[in-house]
Amino acid sequence: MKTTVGDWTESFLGTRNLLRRVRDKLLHEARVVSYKQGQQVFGPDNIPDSLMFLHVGRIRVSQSSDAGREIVLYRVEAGESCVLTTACMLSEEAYNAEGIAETDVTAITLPRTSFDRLAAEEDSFRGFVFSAYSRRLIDLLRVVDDVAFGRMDVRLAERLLALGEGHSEIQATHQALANELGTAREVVSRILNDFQKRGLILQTRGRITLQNKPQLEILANSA
Amino acid sequence: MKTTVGDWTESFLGTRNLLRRVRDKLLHEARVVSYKQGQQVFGPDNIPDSLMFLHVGRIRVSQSSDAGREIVLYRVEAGESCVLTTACMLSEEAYNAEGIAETDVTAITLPRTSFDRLAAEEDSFRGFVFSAYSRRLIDLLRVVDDVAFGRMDVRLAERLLALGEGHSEIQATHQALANELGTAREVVSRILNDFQKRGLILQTRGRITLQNKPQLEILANSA
DNA sequence: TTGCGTTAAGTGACATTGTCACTGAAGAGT
DNA sequence: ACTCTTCAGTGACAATGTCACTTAACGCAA
Repeated sequence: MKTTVGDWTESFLGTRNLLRRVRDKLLHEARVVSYKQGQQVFGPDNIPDSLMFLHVGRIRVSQSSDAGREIVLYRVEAGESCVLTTACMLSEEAYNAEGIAETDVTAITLPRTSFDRLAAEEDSFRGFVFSAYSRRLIDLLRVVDDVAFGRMDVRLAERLLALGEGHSEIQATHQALANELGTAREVVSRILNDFQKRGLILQTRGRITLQNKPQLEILANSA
Repeated sequence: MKTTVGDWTESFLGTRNLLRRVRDKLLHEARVVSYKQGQQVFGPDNIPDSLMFLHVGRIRVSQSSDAGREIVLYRVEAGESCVLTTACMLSEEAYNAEGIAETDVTAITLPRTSFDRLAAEEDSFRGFVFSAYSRRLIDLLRVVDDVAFGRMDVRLAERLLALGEGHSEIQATHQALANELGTAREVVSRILNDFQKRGLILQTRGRITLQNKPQLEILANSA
């Protein structure tokens, strides 16, 4: 079933209590775009010229070093907007972050002129954009805090718990976890082996089982 | 000589090409605030309820860990706005960054309702705010990149060059430099002693002389 | 099923950075 | 000259990052 701008506008109106007349404006000027899981949505060599609002799926925004290391900055969930592209567009500065579709993704793009006009005319739309910016700023503060001051074992425990929420099986390679945290695979291996020795987890190739969540939580909160 | 809202509006109009009618709006609703050098402008326990635009001076925005370490996120210069407070206000989330007046500071505050209205009515004002957000987002990307992937000696060399721009004498304690970079004093001492052995700098208590800028630049660019 | 190629994970040595508990040194004020 | 306070130095150790490998697990095809 094909997603339409109307579908999104509907859900957007629902979650954001936008005035009904916003709908018509959006319907005329927005366009639907799709990405397959794993595709790059934006990146240094792929700077979009319109604003993006995520309708379905999840986008992982990460930054990578020239040495090949990588760190996840945040994730854009359905209903949110991707302000980094907006930021880049508006300030016309370079950045070296990229967005990868973590699932199949459907998004709505709004040309810059439409964005400007909507931001001018609709309070709730403008509020949505401002608060999207704010949330990301605060996300980044958290990342800085973690990276600058946090211990790696604590951060890893946090991620494991987050990834294993609801269940206890995590499908992720050590390399993938290292890319989440901005560290090296060897470091993750070291810490996970330690966790295993302590009975906190079980490991098989590409899969981790959380064995003792309470203890992991204690560790994760011992920031 | 006392600064007035008019003074600021004048310079703001100048730098931002705002429409002239913005002036009147600002004149009625903005208020001037001042801080002495070293005073906290905002912080976790001191969340402002209005938006701030810096007229004179410089604000250092930093984040600190509970272990007492500290890292500078960016600096707000005259003519810029302090979006972090805005972000916090709009999203009503907690953060643990603080702003310190690095010089005597004069700023203009705008109540939230005025901010909303101006953002709605004046394109250039809105554009100013959006691009302020964008700049900070990108600043933070840079910080994340540095902290996650950068070498400490390289980062320190960068700072020294930045602080010694135009001259070659820097007045800063090792502790202060550590707080810039989010590391420990001992680490800075170690690296500076190494720099000195290599003839890149000279040190006396509380003061560093850049002896060999070209070499420092090579180091700083060997990211 | 056996072998092969690919990807994931383990290992040990070493470099860098962070932490701790100190000691020593330089300047400010009396 | 004698304190006080602040700044910087030191050595041992822990945590993290890097490198150059080796070993193991799985997917697939002969």
